[in-house]
Amino acid sequence: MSMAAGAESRSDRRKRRNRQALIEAGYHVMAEKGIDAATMSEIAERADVGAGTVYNYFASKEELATRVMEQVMDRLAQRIEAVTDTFEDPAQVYAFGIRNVMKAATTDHRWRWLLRRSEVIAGAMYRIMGPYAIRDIRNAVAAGRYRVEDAELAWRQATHAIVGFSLAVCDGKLPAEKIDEAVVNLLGMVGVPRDEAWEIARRPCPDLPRE
Amino acid sequence: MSMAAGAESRSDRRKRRNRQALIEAGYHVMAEKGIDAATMSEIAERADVGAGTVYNYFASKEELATRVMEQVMDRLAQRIEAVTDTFEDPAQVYAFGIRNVMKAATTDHRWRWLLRRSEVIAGAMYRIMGPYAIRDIRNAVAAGRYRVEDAELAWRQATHAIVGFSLAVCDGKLPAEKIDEAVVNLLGMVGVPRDEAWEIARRPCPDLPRE
Amino acid sequence: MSMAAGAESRSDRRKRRNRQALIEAGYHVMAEKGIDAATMSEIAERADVGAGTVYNYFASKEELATRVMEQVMDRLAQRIEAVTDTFEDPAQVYAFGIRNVMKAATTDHRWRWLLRRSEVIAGAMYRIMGPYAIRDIRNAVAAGRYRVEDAELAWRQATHAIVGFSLAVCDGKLPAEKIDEAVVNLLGMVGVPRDEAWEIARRPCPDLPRE
Amino acid sequence: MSMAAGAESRSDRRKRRNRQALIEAGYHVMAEKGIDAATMSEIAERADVGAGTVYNYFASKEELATRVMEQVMDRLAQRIEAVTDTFEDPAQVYAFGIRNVMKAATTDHRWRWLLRRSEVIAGAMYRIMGPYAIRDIRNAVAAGRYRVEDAELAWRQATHAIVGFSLAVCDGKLPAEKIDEAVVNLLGMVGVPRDEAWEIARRPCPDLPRE
DNA sequence: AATGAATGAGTGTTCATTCAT
DNA sequence: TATGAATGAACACTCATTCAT
Repeated sequence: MSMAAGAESRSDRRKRRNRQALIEAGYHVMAEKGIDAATMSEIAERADVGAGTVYNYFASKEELATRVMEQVMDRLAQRIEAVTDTFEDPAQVYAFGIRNVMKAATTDHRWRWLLRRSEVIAGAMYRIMGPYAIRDIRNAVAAGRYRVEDAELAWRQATHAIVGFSLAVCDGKLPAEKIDEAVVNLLGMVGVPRDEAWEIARRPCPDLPRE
Repeated sequence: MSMAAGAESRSDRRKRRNRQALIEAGYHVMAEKGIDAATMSEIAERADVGAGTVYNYFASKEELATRVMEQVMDRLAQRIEAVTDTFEDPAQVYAFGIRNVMKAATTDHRWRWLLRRSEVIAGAMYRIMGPYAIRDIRNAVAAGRYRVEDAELAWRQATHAIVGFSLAVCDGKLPAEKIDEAVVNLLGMVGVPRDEAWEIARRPCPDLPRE
Repeated sequence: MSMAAGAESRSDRRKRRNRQALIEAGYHVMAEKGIDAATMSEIAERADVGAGTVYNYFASKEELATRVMEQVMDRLAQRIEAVTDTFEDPAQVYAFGIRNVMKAATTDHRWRWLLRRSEVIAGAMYRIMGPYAIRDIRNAVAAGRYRVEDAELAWRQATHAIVGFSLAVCDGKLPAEKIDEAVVNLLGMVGVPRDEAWEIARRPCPDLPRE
Repeated sequence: MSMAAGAESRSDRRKRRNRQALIEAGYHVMAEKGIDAATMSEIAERADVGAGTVYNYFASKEELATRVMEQVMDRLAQRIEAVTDTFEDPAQVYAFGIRNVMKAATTDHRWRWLLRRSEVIAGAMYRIMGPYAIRDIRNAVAAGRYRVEDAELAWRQATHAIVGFSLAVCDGKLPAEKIDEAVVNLLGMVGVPRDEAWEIARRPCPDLPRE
């Protein structure tokens, strides 16, 4: 059976569909009841595949959780990217990005449970949003607006700080309005002087496109 | 039977001893195999009490884990405090503190497992070291060396960033030498300009007293 | 300290009070959540005594449960006795008694949980109400209205049948109106012909005095 | 792979075997040490399946116990049915049935423990033997030998009375010879006059086939 | 007699993962 | 590759009971 290169056989299509359905189902269930309380069986059922089939696609529940987190991050990253090129000030791009992540995390109730696994979610954030975030930081550095030697280290620390902040807000330990100051603090991490950081943080910020 | 005020009856003594023994045992076992893998039975046995007795002191495994983390934080805080008053520059106190926490977390192998529960350990760090850290930040602000509005928010974000950094080092994703820059980034969060932060981070740093 | 015979010392009084308080507390808690779910500690607390004290009065939870059941039976028996002497027909006394037991069991929601332990409650009913019930049966036999050789055996079987009927009503498997027919069936057990039994069962029946 | 309608695949066979093996094992263990003392693990092991497998077939220990009781009832019912058609007098069929149940319950030591859960065993008896018993009662009514309006209610009460009687015999509170009178009492419940009931109860009664 | 801290036996149940079909 | 039945390890937690005080 010959097949043009790049063509996708029926089986390939089904595989892609299953994989995606599993991630969606995982997202749904995990966001609903938390990663630990989510059972692989319920996820499988929701994705309309047999219980054992999950393991043809993901080596373990942990891996599935990771992929779910990554998808969450990826979608959010795309939505942020979509409106990002409108900025003129390179210092604003990263600032806008982290603000929106915190906004999503503290606003969308589906994050509430996911945040409990801070290690996993911060990790996914680091990997998936990293390329964009680090690029943005470096651009701002190149433009003389940020000062930081190792953008990756800065981003690593930032992701955890972001998750920590979001967690505190979700737990009611911090008012959501502190988001401005949280942004300022994070800008401080990449060498933006306080005054300038406040000025940036206060600039109006376009809405993300609907999901 | 008269008893001087504040006197401690035998039963009170036993209770205090049991509680402390359980925390020690919990620390030992949890650090050795991780919080999840640690079993309450092993902890009870190590503390030399019956399995059910644990629950007279702690409502759940989770609570015990929290108390253990808090003790870890408390001890480290004390050791840091012990050498802290030698500094002349108020900006150095907090810097020294966070550096030492990261140093301990990335050096002492007993932290390796505890760090996996980043939420819990960051929480304990926030609560227990908070009073000192926030005081130090405020002093530095008062002395005109730091600039930050909400020291508590800054500390909240810092704890998570610290745990994230330590985790990355323990996982080999970041070289331990990055600790200087991590400190600099964290100082940026409290408004210390980059150059000054580097200067502070590079100052020699006294060793903590032995545990 | 001399004490007139029959006098009750303070300690005796307290003992009597404690015992009674424990039974009351046991009744309350067991009726509320069921015998199994009731804990000795909660009962002790409600009776305002220490946890260990319960065992100075009752050898085990099972015994306490038995005493509680017996008290329930005893109170009901007293209330029934209080109105029983108004009957002229000896055949009506027992009939009235069993009807009222079933009425109480299916009406008072506090019986719901107790009925689950059918063995225990039927046992208590047999022992405590037995003297009255058997006396009533024998009187009716002597008056030529009932025919049964072994009144105790009949009562033994009746108690279980009564509990079974009540259980079924509480579980919604039987309508409460079947109580008349249940009485008739039980009268058949002691040799009352069907027609006569129906006639007796339908006679108006005085209300029990308030508890 | 074609399969004749109604054919049973290997997997279906295994499922049926497992289910049955579990009920047998449950019967064995529960009868041996009582329902409460029986552990699911022991039952699973005896049935030669993994511990978790039990829960693929029964939702809980309680449900398994119920099924076990039902099987006990079912087998006994079959054995009774097997010899039941020899009777000429319709009034004798039910009488013979209840007598044999009590005989089995008080004779076969395996009932001893099961009887402790009177609610469960009476329930199973009601459900499983009900169809036969109620049919027999109705036949006798139709033949003018019994008089009772609601055969189901009568059977409900009878099952509990039967269990109560058996329990008392097993506990030595009642001599086994009382079985005749117990039958008479139960016949009274369905409107059989005392003399006639005694006559029926005393007729010789064929042995059940071996199990 | 009262207390209440200590005890520790005791187990049903879950569910991620495997594997025969 | 899909399936879903089978697996079995794994354990926190409860609470009736005891006993030193």
